[in-house]
Amino acid sequence: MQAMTKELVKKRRRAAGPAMPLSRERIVDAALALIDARGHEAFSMRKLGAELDCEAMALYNHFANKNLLLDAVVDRMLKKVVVPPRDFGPWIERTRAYSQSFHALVRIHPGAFPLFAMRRFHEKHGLALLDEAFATILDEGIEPRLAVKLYRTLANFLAGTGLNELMLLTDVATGGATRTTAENESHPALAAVSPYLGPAYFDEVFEYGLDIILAGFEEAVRSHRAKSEKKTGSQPK
Amino acid sequence: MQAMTKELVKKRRRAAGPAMPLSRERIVDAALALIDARGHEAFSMRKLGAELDCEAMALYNHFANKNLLLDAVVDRMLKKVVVPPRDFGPWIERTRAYSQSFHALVRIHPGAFPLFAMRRFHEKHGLALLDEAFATILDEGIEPRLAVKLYRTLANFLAGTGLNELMLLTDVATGGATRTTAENESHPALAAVSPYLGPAYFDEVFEYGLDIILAGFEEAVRSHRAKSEKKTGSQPK
DNA sequence: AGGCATAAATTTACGACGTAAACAAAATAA
DNA sequence: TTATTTTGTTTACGTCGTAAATTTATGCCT
Repeated sequence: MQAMTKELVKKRRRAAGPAMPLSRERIVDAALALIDARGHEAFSMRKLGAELDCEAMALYNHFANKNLLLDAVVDRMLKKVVVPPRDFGPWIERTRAYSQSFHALVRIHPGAFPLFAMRRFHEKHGLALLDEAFATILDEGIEPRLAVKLYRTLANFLAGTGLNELMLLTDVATGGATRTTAENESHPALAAVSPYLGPAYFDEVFEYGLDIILAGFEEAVRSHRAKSEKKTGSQPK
Repeated sequence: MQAMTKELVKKRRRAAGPAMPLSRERIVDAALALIDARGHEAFSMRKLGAELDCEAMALYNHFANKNLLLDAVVDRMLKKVVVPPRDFGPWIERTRAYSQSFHALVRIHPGAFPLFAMRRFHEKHGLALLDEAFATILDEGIEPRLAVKLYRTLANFLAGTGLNELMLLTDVATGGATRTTAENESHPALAAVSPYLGPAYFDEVFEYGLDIILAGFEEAVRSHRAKSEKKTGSQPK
């Protein structure tokens, strides 16, 4: 009887939740949910353990450390970004499509999106996305060196825009939107412009910026092709 | 004599450094230096205290908490960004100039630059910079709503580019540049392009992206003016 | 000069963090 | 079965931000 009691006590180690066995997938999903719910600053291995009904240290059987877990969370988000196939339409429209797909992450995962500023894309889906994005450009016959300039302009705009929207959102949440009269008087341009900084204009701002950059893409191929023709004497396709 | 000994012992509390009295300025300068030297992740109030030969808690007489101190560090960096006066040249060139001035921060303060992704510009120099940047656009007769779209496109590109350069740098530092053959085979586009991702091309990439966005600025005013003329029948200046 | 409010710095303490190390239990292979 | 590997827990260490209480220094008023 003593033995039995002890056994029950020990067995109580695991008692809740349907999918008991810990796995990388289950951990990453829970981490993403937790980060979205409470923000990446409040995230900790201990809290994630509590969410999964295990001790924090159990997570270290699946991820060597917290940063690698965060990398997996980043990659989990990137899995949702879709690069349309070639028959979707012109390359510019395919580029626009995956840009919008990426930008959608900031609305789906507002808490976790800032991880893009702290961790890199060096896991499966991140690398695949990068490869597809570059392929979309290279397939137009653009040289790698120019492709880098184009892609990074776009990618940096996308990352910056996501982060900025989240910052403006917390501005609104913390009452930063209601500016002091004194602030308005000393910063007239900022005051004139502030009505349009709110979330209501986020989509408009994003699409406008994307248009600017994609116009740059088109102009780039135009002059790039012009140069190639001059050299080879061939016709544009 | 006992009293004197005790006094000396107590007085030893402060003994080093030339500018002994703590001040917001001295604290912020030391914090910026420390963050640049060791990275913002390694930064702590205790280490900053050690650097300034005081206890961590002494800093709380000048900053209510760590985040407000980081805000001040951000503002300290922004103080260095210069917006040229109107007689510097055309508004596009003035915009280019402050963009380059901002981008220079990523080289001057590689450790502290990522703070721009975590803290906002709501202190003195940050607000002043925002105001001047918007004024540069508004002074061309552009409406506030369009000005927001233009400025945020530029600002988000600038923030994203800085962060991305730093990430690529740590990639190089941690040997991420030397890609596996397997990785190259499964990601051919990425492999083709990777020679141009290194720091040697940072300036070229940045200037190219800036050109794209400033071309968008010029195109925006062109069509904006065209609309205004149609409405008012007036001539362009 | 002496006393007194105010400001500046220290000390101590609390709860949370990431994670190393040692251990126990469970699943799997032999 | 027993041996091995995997998975989880426990305990512990050093670090973090910062609240509270305390001591020390500074400037002001007679």
